[in-house]
Amino acid sequence: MTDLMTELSDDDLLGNVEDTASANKILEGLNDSQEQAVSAPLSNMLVIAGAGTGKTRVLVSRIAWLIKKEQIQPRNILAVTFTNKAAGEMRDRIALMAGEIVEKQLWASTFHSICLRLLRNYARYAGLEPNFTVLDSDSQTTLIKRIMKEFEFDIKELKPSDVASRISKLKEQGIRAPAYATRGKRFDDPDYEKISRIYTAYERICNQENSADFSELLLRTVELLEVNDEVRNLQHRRFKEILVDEFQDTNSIQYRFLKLMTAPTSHIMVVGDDDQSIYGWRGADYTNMKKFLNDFKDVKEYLLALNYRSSQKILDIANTLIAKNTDRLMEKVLKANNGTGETVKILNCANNNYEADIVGKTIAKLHQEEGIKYRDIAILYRNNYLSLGFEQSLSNCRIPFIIYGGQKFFDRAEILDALAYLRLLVNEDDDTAAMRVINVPARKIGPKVVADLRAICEERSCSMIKAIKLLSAYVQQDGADKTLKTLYKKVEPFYQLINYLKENKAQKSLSELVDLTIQASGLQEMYALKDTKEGKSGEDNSRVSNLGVLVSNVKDFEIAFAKEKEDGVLKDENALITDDPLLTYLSNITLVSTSELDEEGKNSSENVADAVNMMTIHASKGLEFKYVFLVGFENTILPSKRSLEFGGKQLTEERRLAYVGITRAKQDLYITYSQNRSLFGSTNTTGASPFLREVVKAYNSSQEKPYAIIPINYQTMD
DNA sequence: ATGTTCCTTCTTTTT
DNA sequence: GAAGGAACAT
Repeated sequence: MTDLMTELSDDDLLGNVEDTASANKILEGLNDSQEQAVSAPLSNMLVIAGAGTGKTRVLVSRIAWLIKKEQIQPRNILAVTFTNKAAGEMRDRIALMAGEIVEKQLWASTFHSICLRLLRNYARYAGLEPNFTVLDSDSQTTLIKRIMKEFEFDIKELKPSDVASRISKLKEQGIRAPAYATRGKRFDDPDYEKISRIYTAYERICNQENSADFSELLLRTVELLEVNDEVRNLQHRRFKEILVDEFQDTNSIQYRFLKLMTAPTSHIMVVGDDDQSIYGWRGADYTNMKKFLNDFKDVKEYLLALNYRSSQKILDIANTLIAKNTDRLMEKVLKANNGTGETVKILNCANNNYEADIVGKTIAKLHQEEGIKYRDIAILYRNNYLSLGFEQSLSNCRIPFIIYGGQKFFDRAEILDALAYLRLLVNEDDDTAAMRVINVPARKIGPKVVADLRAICEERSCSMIKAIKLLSAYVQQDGADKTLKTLYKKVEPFYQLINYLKENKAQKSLSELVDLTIQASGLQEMYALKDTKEGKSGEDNSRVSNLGVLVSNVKDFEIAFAKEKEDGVLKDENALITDDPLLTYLSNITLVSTSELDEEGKNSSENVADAVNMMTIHASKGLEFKYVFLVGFENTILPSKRSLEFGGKQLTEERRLAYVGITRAKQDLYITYSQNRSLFGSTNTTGASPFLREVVKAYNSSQEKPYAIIPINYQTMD
């Protein structure tokens, strides 16, 4: 492990000297409670920060403070976030405040990419080969489907995607297949037997294929840190100050990870807001905030409640709404620093067509008459599919817009096909990838041939590519079995394609290789044919142009990768020990949310186009906009149908989600709902969200209401 | 083995 | 209103 030691040893690139002047500058413009948190003496800290109270600012300023005032080396700091968006924003702001050198030296990224980085470093200690591939959720489900078919389980009765999320949940609780097999009965689950068998097989196959899914990255890192004192101590020696953003969203395995990473002599500062916990469905547990107080030594508490974002009327509604939640850790009433502001407009629309229409027209008016920039406007919704009507309406009004999330670029079939080929080039044991593309485009390899090939895999306990390799050697011998000879003939073209690409991998640049893969595999041709058949002409969103976008995305990455290698400092996301750009690229894109790409394949942060922002409320967390249209604020949508059925915890999370949506608005908030909504062909009566009724009821007898209800093509209001 | 057509199913939220 | 699956024909 000596090479690891040198990699992690101290280097004094920065020779820091305490700089009182610039340390004081950090505190400029902070209010008292912010300043207290930023300039607090070294200690474990819990910062409870309401929406819009300058949470990120405090976090970033604290990092700058640690470096300037406490003389902590940037490389001894670890900043953890939940989403890539948050990580990116934090890095940008650190670079701005403390300089690019600092930004490059400290680790600021998501739980998943930190764990990926550690695992690449210590792969062998964690039972992985260093070139392991990260399984995206699509591949995960496909693999589970494959297992279920082998067991002859009914995939209608028990859906593979359900099983996938169940297994992920188990991993997030730290429960491995053997543990589940023995303890599972207690979970009182009718599908227990099946899940247990699938889980066991799934674990075995992932190990064979040298791949890890998302939750595996966390679990395996935690297990490694628990078992391996040396690796853990290395982390302890390195990370003196750990900072965690959006702490309310941590799940149990992430919490364990933080505990393991924090040395007794190190400090950890967590920042969060229990009222903004909206990932409970994914195992997030905001009571970790309470637990934190007990589990860590001498935790100092700080509270930020002065809101810099929204006007008071918006906050009044937000406060009134969230006050209805009974399971809050702490009652916070946000106070505005920005004055009373405009009345919140609640638009009661007859149906979703009127709703989409009025939103489009209102935005057009704001832009034309008041000169509001499109980019200062956001449309937020509960579910991705709600965006459709607004897309049409905005197009009709000739309003430019960007949709974040939605149909994900890297989830498209054509992209996944191309990536499967590429995965095989770095990890030939990745049978999930092989299964996907062995007959794509069609190579006359049907279920029969695949079954025969897999039989060999079973017998030799090896991967498909390796099995073909064995075959190719075998059939050269005299008197080779005839059926095996014909089997080889069938798979030979595929095998030679992979070999051909592998040969080129060493010689060609990454983007050339990707281009070659798309061409030589025949994917390009196949999708071109499909496009023309479906009448999709060249430009607009055709599959072929998506493949082109992939190549240009790879080109961008290639340039960045080369530059960072030259700089000698690898930036966080790319910071893998490997020299293989393809492996690095593949790992990155599975972890980096695809919504960060627009249709040109560029990072949207570079996109300066003036356009209305459209996204889910979940995606909007941490962001703010001058004008917010919170649409589809309806019964069975927000709160969702499901949460209404389950009630309790699910309902309070929906209320928090509504709260997050409302508190995104700085200046003007429009809440819209429809009485009737047509969806998937049929029309349903929805009407105002019960959350809205709560708020209206609370102001029933009040003279001055912070809102006005405006009927849109509808006579009565209820 | 492949391509067609018809059918069902499914619609949270994300790493 | 799309995407995946089953059933069928070639």
